[in-house]
Amino acid sequence: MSINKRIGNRILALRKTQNLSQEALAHKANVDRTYITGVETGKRNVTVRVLERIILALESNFATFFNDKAFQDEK
Amino acid sequence: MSINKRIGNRILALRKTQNLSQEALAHKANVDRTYITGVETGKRNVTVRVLERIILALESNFATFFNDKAFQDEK
DNA sequence: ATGTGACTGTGAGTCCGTT
DNA sequence: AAACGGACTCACAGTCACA
Repeated sequence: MSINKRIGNRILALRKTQNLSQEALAHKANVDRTYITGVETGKRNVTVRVLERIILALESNFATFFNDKAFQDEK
Repeated sequence: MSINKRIGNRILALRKTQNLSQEALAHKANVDRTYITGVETGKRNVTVRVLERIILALESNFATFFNDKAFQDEK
């Protein structure tokens, strides 16, 4: 699984726990709604600056975001 | 502190523990040597795909990389 | 409410070199 | 060994009409 898809899945999962629509998340993160779609579906290769905005909009942080089984299988 | 600088500092710290030069890390991560300089000094806004290569070259993973005080101060 | 294809401007990433 | 600079290509940020 590509890093883009793992990140997209993680964002989707966190968004669901917050009961947010893509549109609501996009608004909080100050990005376009269709951009969230692209990220969640793994089509976008995000930079850390934009990823930070999305993570903060999910009321999380980098440490928590990547503290997930999907990000421990490497090394 | 910007996310770029926090990531740069983390890469620098991990690289030091591995006793790698920027050039050696660049070679392992398959990126340009001047790019590592830019990332470590916080001037570059890396994409997650390249960040993954650097993290793997540091023989780490995303979960461990971001499991650091510098990435827990947000939220 | 989510997904796709296409578009433009800017910056990611490379390659040459110098300090 | 590390930082920096210029010039370059191509991909990402950001947006839209449409499905």
